[in-house]
Amino acid sequence: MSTHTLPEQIANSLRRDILLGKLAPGTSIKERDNAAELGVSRTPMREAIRILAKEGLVILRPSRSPVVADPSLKEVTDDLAVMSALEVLSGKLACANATAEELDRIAALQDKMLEISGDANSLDFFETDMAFHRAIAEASHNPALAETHGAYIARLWRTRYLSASQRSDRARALHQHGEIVRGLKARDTEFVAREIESHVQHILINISDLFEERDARRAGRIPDSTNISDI
Amino acid sequence: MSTHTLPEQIANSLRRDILLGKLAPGTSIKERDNAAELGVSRTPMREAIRILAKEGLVILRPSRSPVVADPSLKEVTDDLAVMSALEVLSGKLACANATAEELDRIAALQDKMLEISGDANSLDFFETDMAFHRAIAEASHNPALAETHGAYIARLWRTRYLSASQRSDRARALHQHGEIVRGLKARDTEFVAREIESHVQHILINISDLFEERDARRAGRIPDSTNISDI
DNA sequence: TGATAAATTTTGGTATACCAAAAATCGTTG
DNA sequence: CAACGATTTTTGGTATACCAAAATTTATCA
Repeated sequence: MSTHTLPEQIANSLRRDILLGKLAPGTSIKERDNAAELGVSRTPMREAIRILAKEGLVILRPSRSPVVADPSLKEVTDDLAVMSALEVLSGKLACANATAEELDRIAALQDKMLEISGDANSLDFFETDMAFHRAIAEASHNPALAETHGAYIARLWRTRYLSASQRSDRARALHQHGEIVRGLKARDTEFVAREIESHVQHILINISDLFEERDARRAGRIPDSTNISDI
Repeated sequence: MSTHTLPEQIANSLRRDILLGKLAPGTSIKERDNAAELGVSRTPMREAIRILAKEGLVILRPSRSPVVADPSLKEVTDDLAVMSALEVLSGKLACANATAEELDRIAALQDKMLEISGDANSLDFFETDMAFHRAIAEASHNPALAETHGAYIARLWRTRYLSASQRSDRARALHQHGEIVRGLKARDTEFVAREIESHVQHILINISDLFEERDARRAGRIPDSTNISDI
């Protein structure tokens, strides 16, 4: 394997650890320790950390250990606002530029989500969800857009995963995906834009609930800035 | 001085060289040579190159020398589409969130552009232009948006600079800036969105003209993919 | 005992050495 | 002489050594 460079592989490994919670938000990432753990030197590890920093998953502080990002609700909301604009643009462009094969692939991902929507394993379901959104961005035939959109997907991955794991609004999400697919196939630009905007809107609502719930749970705890650190 | 880290300083130096054309598009950037030239080692130089790569100013190729980016018209058009969406969002959010001081600052930048619009030095004018657009993104009070928007500003800097240096459409640009300022002060979301979209639209038109002109000039030359390399 | 300062350790930043893969050069051969 | 191939050189990738700034610990003093 390894069609990728070493720093990318390391970044992938770290990313998985972060997104699955093995590296909790706020944890400091020591170059030496993590490098030794993977049997590499500090140089590629440093580069990997920069890759994750660019994605917003870790925060770089000059002359201090990088830490796993722990976004506040405000930051997540800000990210989602950008993400919404990027995905609406993706949807519009996809209406104009997507090939039949690309639309089929998007529809297939939606079908797969419907299939496994009853399963317990929320990771499979969620990864298909992310692939669905990514496929729309790629169907825009605008590589810069797809890349920037992908960065926001990565940045929001963990929070959205935690939110999706609550399974609270899965039915609505599936329905909205269906509408988006329908609109894409009809090449109805405005309809797709509206549906995507609404979809992201509901993602934000669910995430807000997650934060509120967590805030409520730690009632008497330190009322610091409201991050998702201690679940 | 040096409130910044060494790699950032190096990146700034390289960025200036690229944007001002001292490092022509297509030029390969040797780590050793450029590092020695600035009296630093390869390590911070490598990091600086990655910073510029993230901005899209240089292209990284595994196991090969990085090269100064030489975007095609298609790529610039794609970038501008993203940029437009980001700036429209910035404008909308600025209408809701900008403080009076921020609006004053935006207006002041516009005034400065009007003042120096007759001067020969197009660099001053252009940098004020970029500051104007940046200020709107910052007035959105969405740091993620401002950062991503800033990355696209950097990416498009050189092409827009070359285009603006033609001074073809300076009057229209100034007028549109005025309209944007007016809309922001009136907090008229839809009006601002329309004006920004139209403004970016015209930026694209001017850039297209630049490419066409360059294509025409090298009539019998190799009809490779149409990049801005040899002016 | 609590606070503060000195000493020690940890850790990121930088320089450098070494390696392997490209690229360029040069020689050979049909 | 052109084309191919071996050899040398260049250059990015990785490991490691060294340094300085933080962070931590420990010792000292009020």
